[in-house]
Amino acid sequence: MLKIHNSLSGQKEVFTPIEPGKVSMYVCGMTVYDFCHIGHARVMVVFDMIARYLRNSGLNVSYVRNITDIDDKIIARANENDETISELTERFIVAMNEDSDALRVLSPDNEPKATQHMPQIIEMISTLIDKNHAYVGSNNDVYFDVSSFENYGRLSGKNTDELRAGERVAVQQEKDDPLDFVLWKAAKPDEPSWASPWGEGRPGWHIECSAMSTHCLGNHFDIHGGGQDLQFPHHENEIAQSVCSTGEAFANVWMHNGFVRVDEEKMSKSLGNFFTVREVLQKFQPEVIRFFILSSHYRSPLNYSIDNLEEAKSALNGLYTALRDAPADASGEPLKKYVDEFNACMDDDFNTAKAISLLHELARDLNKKSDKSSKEAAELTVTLRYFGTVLGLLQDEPQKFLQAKSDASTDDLDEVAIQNFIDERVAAKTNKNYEKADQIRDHLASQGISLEDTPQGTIWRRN
RNA sequence: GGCUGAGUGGCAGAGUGGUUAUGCAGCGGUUUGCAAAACCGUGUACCUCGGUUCAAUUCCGGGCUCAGCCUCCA
Repeated sequence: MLKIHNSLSGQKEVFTPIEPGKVSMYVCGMTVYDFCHIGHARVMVVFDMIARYLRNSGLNVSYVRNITDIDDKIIARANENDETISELTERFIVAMNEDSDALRVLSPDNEPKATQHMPQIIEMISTLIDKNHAYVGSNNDVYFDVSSFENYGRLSGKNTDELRAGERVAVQQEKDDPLDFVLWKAAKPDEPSWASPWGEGRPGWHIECSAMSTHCLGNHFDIHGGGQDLQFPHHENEIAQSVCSTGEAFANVWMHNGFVRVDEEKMSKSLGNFFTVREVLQKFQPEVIRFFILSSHYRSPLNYSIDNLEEAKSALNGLYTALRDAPADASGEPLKKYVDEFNACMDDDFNTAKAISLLHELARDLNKKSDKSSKEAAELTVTLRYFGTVLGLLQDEPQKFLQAKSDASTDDLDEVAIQNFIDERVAAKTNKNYEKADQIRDHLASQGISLEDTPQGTIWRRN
């Protein structure tokens, strides 16, 4: 029985799909004006893991992750670069897809773009005006009337009086109430714009997600997710817009993943303490990043550091080493005992940290089997690989993973050169010339190559 | 100031009202020409002060500390 922590209630709840056997999930994706950083990677990996597990549980999943391709930052950056917004956004969509592919994130079923949903956005705003939930300001911006929605603040646990009291920014004169937020921004000269009943302009940030989620998944759907920082105001505003325009319930379950931190501080653009995915890929294999992300619970803070990534790498190496020494052609059904335990972990609000501890237990059990061709060894192997598939891990050929070179690795030895050294060393060993054998091993070690002498011969890996 | 969430062994990170997380590192051993890998053994962790209880790291209350949201942010 799957339980999910719902931000609306602050508790784990038994998950019951609106339509039995189906799950509709919308996740707030990227604003494409720069490279993805590790914080973005976390959203992509976490919700990818969730979609994979839901599918694995036999549910028919509709997973939508939007792309914000029009907003203030995009306009500003395009101006800086002296390019059009579509040139800019297309470039970074390509980059985003490269990063997500590297991280073994499967494509969502639908990746709607704001600029391609103007009719739906305009229609929703019109409905909100018709229903007296929105008004046109003196500057021709359209604003949502927060006081018209009774449940405003329910998701974020805020009440409107306190929000007004805590108001920290200069109040815009055009708004009736400081809490009101913009649905449609009138175009300034030389800004990209779309025609609307309120003149040329562009959508506010929140409305696009309301319009696209209901357009893609229907007014009422199962799960809405995103980073914790979107809970307020973005998701609060989405609820207000959607519920007021459709008159129906919006998302049943709200999921928010925790932040990635650097030195106990949130990783963010404005603090400048972010590391891009491609930057980290210079030093670590993509799967190490994915493993690192999944090795803590999705709602916990995740501390980014080289040490922690190194540790993730060591742990992952152990798993791959077990698979390397296991029969490559192992087949059969995963062991029920482990599958039940694994599912129990995942059913408990997607506890991947605990699930991964099972992978280690499996690896140990597998390593203990002296006869790797036994039925038991095959079953353990199949089970370990199966869990890897569900989590999007352990998909590489083990030897390939263990010998893979990261872009920035310093050694310039190719496989042939390494094999030559190994052959030379084997010959020295045969002649009991251990001094020379050790010399060769030390030389390789200084290049980051480790050797293992096994009954089947000498094998190597990169550190 | 308001509202969230968190404080676990050297580090990372789960979890639990009384019994082993797991990983990394360390130490001892088996194995090895020596290593490596693997396996075995090894750690009296649960911020603090009260309360509830036969029993609390786990529940309740106060305190301290940290992070986040309240402004664009995954």
